[in-house]
Amino acid sequence: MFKELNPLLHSELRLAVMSVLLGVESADFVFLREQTGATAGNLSVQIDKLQKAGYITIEKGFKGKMPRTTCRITEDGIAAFEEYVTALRSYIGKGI
Amino acid sequence: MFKELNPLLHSELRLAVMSVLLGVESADFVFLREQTGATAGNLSVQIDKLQKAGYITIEKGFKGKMPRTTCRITEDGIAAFEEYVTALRSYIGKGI
DNA sequence: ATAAAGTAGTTTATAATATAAACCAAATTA
DNA sequence: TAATTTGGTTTATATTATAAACTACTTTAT
Repeated sequence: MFKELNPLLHSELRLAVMSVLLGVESADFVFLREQTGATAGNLSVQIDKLQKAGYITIEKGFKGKMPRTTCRITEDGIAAFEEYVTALRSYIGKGI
Repeated sequence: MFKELNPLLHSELRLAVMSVLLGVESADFVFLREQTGATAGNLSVQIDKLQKAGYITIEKGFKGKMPRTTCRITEDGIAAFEEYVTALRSYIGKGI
């Protein structure tokens, strides 16, 4: 009847992060924070979870002297997102 | 950018309950439990929250001698569900 | 040179949530 | 009449989400 909703993606902020990353080649921490409106602390925690799940990669480097954290969605992440969307359809019909 | 997801509906079980109720005139506790696959305890808690939010009504009576709990979605509930679906679109965009 | 303020995050504490386990009351069955 | 089933509720626990506090550094102002 209802497909299970991947709990890792069924989170407002993590879903927003994935949504942003789907549309770009990569996005840094500050950009994600701006796009999602999240606090830095919350974002830090959530991208860590996404990385541990293998849904995104996190690369740490520097832009000049300042630290820079760059995130990218992975193939697994794209697949998981698509599956999540499919599962959602079992709850909300094709109306969406 | 991203619309807020009503936290009352952004819950797998509550969303499933609302989804079932959208398609029927009314549904009793046992039917909801069967359709959603939830445990009775969890369902009891979640329909209570939906009722307190005004999204469903809960009517208690008897079917013969056995207790029977009947749920119905309200106008507010329908509106909230539709708004939730609209908000979801800001995350999953064209994909769904 | 040094203090103050800003940037880019992480860690941690707390509140909220979801969930199952334990329970209750009555009905049914053996 | 004892055990089981039905239809739930209450409560305890684990998980989650979130903000607040903190770290480490850079930039700017004095």
